[in-house]
Amino acid sequence: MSEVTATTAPEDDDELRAADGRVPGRRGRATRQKLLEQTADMLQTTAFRDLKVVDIARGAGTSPATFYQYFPDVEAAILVLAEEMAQQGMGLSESVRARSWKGKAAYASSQELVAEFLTFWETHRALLRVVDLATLEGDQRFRQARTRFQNELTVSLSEVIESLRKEARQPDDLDSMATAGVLVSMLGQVAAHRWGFEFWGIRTDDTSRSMARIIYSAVSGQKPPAA
Amino acid sequence: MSEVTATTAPEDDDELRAADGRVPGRRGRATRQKLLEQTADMLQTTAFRDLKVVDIARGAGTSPATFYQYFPDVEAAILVLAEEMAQQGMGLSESVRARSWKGKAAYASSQELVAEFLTFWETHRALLRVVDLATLEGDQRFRQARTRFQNELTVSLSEVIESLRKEARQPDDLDSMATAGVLVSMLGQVAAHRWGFEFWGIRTDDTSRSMARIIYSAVSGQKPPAA
DNA sequence: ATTTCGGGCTGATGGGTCGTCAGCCATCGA
DNA sequence: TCGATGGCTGACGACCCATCAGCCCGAAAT
Repeated sequence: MSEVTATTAPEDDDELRAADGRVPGRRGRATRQKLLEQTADMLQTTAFRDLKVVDIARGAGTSPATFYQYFPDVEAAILVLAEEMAQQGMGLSESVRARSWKGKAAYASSQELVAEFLTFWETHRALLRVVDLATLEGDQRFRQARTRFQNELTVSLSEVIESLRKEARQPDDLDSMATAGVLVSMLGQVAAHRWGFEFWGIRTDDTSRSMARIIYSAVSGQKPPAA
Repeated sequence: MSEVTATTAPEDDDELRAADGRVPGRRGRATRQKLLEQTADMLQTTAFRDLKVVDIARGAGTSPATFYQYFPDVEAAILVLAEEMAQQGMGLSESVRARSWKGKAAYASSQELVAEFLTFWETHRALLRVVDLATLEGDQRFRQARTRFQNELTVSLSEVIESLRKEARQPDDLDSMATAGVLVSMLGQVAAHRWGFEFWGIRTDDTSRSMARIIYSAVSGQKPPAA
């Protein structure tokens, strides 16, 4: 009858919880981790929509019911992986802030930004594809994660644009966030469809160079280098 | 709209066929059309993944089994709609070719291209979202339709770039298809996430202007107008 | 060492969707 | 009027999802 005792008071509500409200112990957290890893592995080879809970659970050496104890659905598990990745993605923004965008150095910085972005995308391509997908499908959880990551980069780029506003002689009413957002969108879309480009005989090198020139122009307001 | 006397043998193999190999008559084609319209209607209000065959069939005043007589699956029906839309999309390429890209006129042309593209996207947003989605999911049929449409625009833009190569003083080895592809990607991605931008307080006007300037710079090689 | 107890796990199951097929209905030419 | 062929559908088997009652197990308590 007496359900509430002093020992069961949920004082820490940000604590990790299982589906039934229990606080997982060591063993449980290990299982949860194994499920996450298995999900990440399968994502490398299996299309998002073909990911079956039963397969993930089986691959992790457990049963579907166990999966549901730690995640409400497959997307929730992927979301955890996405948040981890987004954390790493912050490094791109820091990189943008650390570089020099004065004078000629800006072109090199543009090139490096493109290269870093494409590398990051390639490293996490499976996850990023799912994030884009779920966002397009209207999933708010993923939209938020995606936005948080992209916005970080957008803000740092817009700060660069803002700091060069005078040198670039841009109109006072030009919105630096808009420009930065457009550039980040460009990077994201091209990275996502990189192989589509190559299918049409367009080399990644050429694509990268085009983007670097575009970024350089948009940021510095200067004509890109002739060679 | 050419009427072939329907009594003859199936000599034309590109003729429309039902699932069982029959050649649909008047009544059948009307039903097929009704199913297509119903699909288009539902797409306006229902997420792609939530489109049930039974709902489409019911809405068209028929049964699921009938739907399968004319389309192997929901995606096939949407694909038909997408091809129709892609046909309309060719107008964008023609528009690009028709405009003047010499001197100052190029900036106005850039602005108009952006406006036209965004308008087109808004008009067909439900369909285009599904096309993007299915392509991301790896559906080859949709990838092809998407590519055909985008590539048309890319080629026309690359021709413009090519024709201005000397005036723009661009490096000889700069790939105009790569640049054009990047620009089209940018347009597509921004159009798709337009409302995401607005959520962050970025006005569509500002976004459009940023894109117009970027396109102008990339095409003409000139600094965009100060005002 | 034994008991106890709660976290951890799963087999079995009900609900739901999908695509198909055998067979009924409608239309039209003869 | 009467086939004959195109058009349509009810019913069905196969499959996947998510859940829950109940068993297992290890560690703390005695």
